[in-house]
Amino acid sequence: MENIPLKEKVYKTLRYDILTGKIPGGTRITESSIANRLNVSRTPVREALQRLTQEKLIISLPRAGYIIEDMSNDDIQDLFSARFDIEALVTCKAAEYITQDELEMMAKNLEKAKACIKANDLKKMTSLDIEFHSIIYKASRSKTFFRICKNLSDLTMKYRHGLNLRADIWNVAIENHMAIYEALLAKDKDKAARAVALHAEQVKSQLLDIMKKVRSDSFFLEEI
Amino acid sequence: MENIPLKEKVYKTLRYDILTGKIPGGTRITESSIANRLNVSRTPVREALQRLTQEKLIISLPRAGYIIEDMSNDDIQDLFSARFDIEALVTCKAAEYITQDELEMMAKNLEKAKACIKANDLKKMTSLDIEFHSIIYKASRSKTFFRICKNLSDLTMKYRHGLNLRADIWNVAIENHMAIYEALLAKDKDKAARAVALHAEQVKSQLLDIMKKVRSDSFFLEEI
DNA sequence: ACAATACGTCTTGTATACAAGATGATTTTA
DNA sequence: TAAAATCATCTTGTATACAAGACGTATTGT
Repeated sequence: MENIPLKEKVYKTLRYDILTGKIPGGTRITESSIANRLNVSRTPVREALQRLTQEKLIISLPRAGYIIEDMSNDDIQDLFSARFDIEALVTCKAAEYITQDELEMMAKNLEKAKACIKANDLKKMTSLDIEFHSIIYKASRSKTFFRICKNLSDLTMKYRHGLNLRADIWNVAIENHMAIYEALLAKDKDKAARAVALHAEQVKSQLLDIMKKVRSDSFFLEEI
Repeated sequence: MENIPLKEKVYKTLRYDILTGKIPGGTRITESSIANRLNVSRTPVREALQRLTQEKLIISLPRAGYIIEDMSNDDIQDLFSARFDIEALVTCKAAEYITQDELEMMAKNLEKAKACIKANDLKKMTSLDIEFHSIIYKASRSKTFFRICKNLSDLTMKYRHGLNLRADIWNVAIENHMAIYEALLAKDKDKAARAVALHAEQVKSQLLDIMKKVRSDSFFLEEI
């Protein structure tokens, strides 16, 4: 517990807070504010912030602090498109190399997810979703793709907050995951690519929905 | 000139030295050694090293220094495969959005490259190569893909040293680039994908050649 | 009243001192 | 002699002090 470097703890704390939206996009933060909040010196905070800057989770304003990255709708769509384009590729590769063990892990993951939805335990769904996709990344047997997919998966996570606690969204996602699983079980690359593309379409349209909603919300606010 | 932060200078210096092989893979470095060499304190060096660590150019050994990343042959092949898989995708996108201006830039780039080969001025070829591919990345109109491709391009650069001053290699590359250019000019996605795949094949086989060569070289050294 | 300048404050940038883990050689002990 | 423990040293990890740039505000001069 105490053997983990502080910079690592700060990094993980901050990263979690940003990814979950606990610190909302657009918020301005300073090294000292974080250092005080976490009771450490500025040094480990600086290193964590620099890392987050490189991961595109925050933006550094030279000599003027940092702000939490808040992408434009266009950039968010670009991010999701790129993620799923690459995932389609990776899933095809996975179809080639995936083992029985990994397929079983996917099956178990899907069972757990279904159970969670039935029990309305939606908080666990995000990590199950991440796990599902990670199995595929790993099955592609490419370190490079694994690294890229992980990064894109993290970034997209940050822009799906409105979605993460809605049962209807997860029902669709699980259906998509089932289709991907079945394609991989059949080692059918084309089917896998189509299943991922379908998943992408659904996620993107859900995204457009919440974007419209957020926009009308803020429009409403401006009128007050 | 003096307005650039030291950490930036250190980062760029180190990155250049690593990418060009001036500091060979496997070399062990410490914060102090770099700080002394560049006459700065450890602080900006730390930040540069951390950035390079995240870019996978160096590896951090906790409380024991750093070593310059030196990938295994398998990992290098994985890196190149992933790069070209993604470039094929990006080039298809570029075929959709590329402008006349950008096509002209590519044409000029190819002319310059041919002239350099004729004049045996091979040192300029690397930057022309980077420029050629960058035009395509930009023409894909995706910030995400641009970022990913730039990173992969940097990493691959590090493992092509043996290739960068050989005229025969560049002749093949230019031919490949011509084919890609023509596909983009014709806005033909399939042709573009095939051209990139061909480029990938050629680069990978050249790579295998120097890998074998390096291996027999080191075998030779062991026998001394 | 308005513009320019000076100043105060907030922020990061950089240097440095000290803490603490890791490693390897040396010494001690069986 | 061999194994274990100790210690010296090298390295990063962390805190802190001070430098310097940026920005806004007040003040001063016209």
